[in-house]
Amino acid sequence: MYNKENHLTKVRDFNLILKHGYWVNNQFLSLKVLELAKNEAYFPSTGDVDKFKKQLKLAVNIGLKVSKKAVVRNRAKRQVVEILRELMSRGAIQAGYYLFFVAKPNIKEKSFAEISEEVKVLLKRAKVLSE
RNA sequence: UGUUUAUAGCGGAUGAUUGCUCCGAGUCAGUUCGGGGAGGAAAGUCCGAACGUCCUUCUUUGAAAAAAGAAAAAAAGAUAGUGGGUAAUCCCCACCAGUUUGGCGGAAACGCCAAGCGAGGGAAAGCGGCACAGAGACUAUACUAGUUCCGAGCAAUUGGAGCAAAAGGUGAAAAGAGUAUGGAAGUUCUGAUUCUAGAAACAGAGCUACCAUAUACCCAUUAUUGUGAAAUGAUGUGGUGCCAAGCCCUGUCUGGCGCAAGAGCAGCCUUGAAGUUGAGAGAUUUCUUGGAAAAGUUCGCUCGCUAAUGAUUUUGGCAGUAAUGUCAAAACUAGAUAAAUGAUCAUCGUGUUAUCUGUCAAUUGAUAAAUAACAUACAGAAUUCGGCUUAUAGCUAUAAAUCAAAA
RNA sequence: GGCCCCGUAGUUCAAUGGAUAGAACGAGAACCUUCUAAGUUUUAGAUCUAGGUCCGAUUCCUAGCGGGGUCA
Repeated sequence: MYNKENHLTKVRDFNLILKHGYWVNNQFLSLKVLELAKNEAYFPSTGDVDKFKKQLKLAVNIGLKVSKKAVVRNRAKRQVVEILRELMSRGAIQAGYYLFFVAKPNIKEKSFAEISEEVKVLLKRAKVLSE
């Protein structure tokens, strides 16, 4: 897993991205992006605004529709998270974004290499990837 | 040797690169070092407990607030052969009644042996139900055939009131209920005889209410054996359909809610009827406004929480048929929170199939090595334990059944 | 994670333990029509699954499977 600082955990933040973010879709993954610099109007009243702008928070959602077995869901999630962690450790993802990945049911048949390609395509389309 | 079933156990290993989390130690914030890190079902949430909290009643202490301890009745729910185990249970162990299958004996009822099942109190407290069929399904009953009495009719025949459940037939079940021997009112059939010609008595055969004797079941009383459920006997002017996983009765058990329980910390917003307090206005009880407290709402963090000393784990001894108990020694064993315990790759192991080679038997089978392909299960802790249930590739052990091949 | 509720034709619902499990809408086929619609006739159910109680189970009991709700 990546660091705890980059977890998207609070209900407030989820509401923020779900209301004001936009979708990027592909075959077996979807991505919702919120560019923080363009949405200052909706920030919480307390806290430092500049510091808030430089955050990078991620979340991955594998719903019950993907599979009823916890083992299958956990494995898919670990694979996605591992790809993101590798990209972040190289500094390939720009700061200042909230990212929210949602899996579709056919992800369980895909290999690690296929998922890796899919994630990169999505990030490129969202213009978050800095390479 | 194989196959199937049941029970018990195991249920991948090593390395490389790169990560997450908890604990400890340093450093003084960049991180570094050391150690720990999923299961037999972690699952389903079907039961039971620990633990927490709330409520009712009572007792004690106390000025009070409160604290500590204990628990009844009603209702509702659960449970049900006996004995034992346990913290407790709808769990576990042993046994009993009953029952299924197979074998043996017997004319049959039934008895014996082996294996399996075994939610099994009360139907002589009451209510309710028993479709269809059938005369009748619990206040027994009369369709056919039979028979007695009173009638109608010339007669054939027919109306009413009884008797009779032994025959026919129905049904899952027919008035507790078989079997053997003997008798038997009655009834059916056959035979020949008699006469008033459709009846009588006679003979034989069949069925049978009922009676006697013997035997098996149930019930009541009673004797012996067993801790007990029960078993084996004796006695009797004894004989009551089935269903309580229908209501119900009887005995026993259970107060409710569940770690999202519960405790604490800090903040945002709203309300402000009545009461309290400050200020102001009016002027003696009205209005305006602020605060505290309270109520509601929303969003977080910490504790509970797991490094633990226990219904703990492992090994061994002893007691017990067993479940289990007890003694001794050693060990301390995950703790996350949109939720860690991983990701990628390589090599090996295990199983199946195929190919090739060697050996033994000589169609073909067994075995050993090599190569290739495929497979390598079910499944992821969330307060903690004890059970139950369900899922599970492959391997090992034990037991039983079974067929095939060889000797 | 805890606690509740519900499963009957394709869909929405019935059925007191007792025929062959019904109704409406829908679907298929045929008739009617020049064709379509409407109309008429007709066809098709593993009562979620598996055990048990009972002479007999959609109904009663037990276990599983699936679906839904709710609690800070």
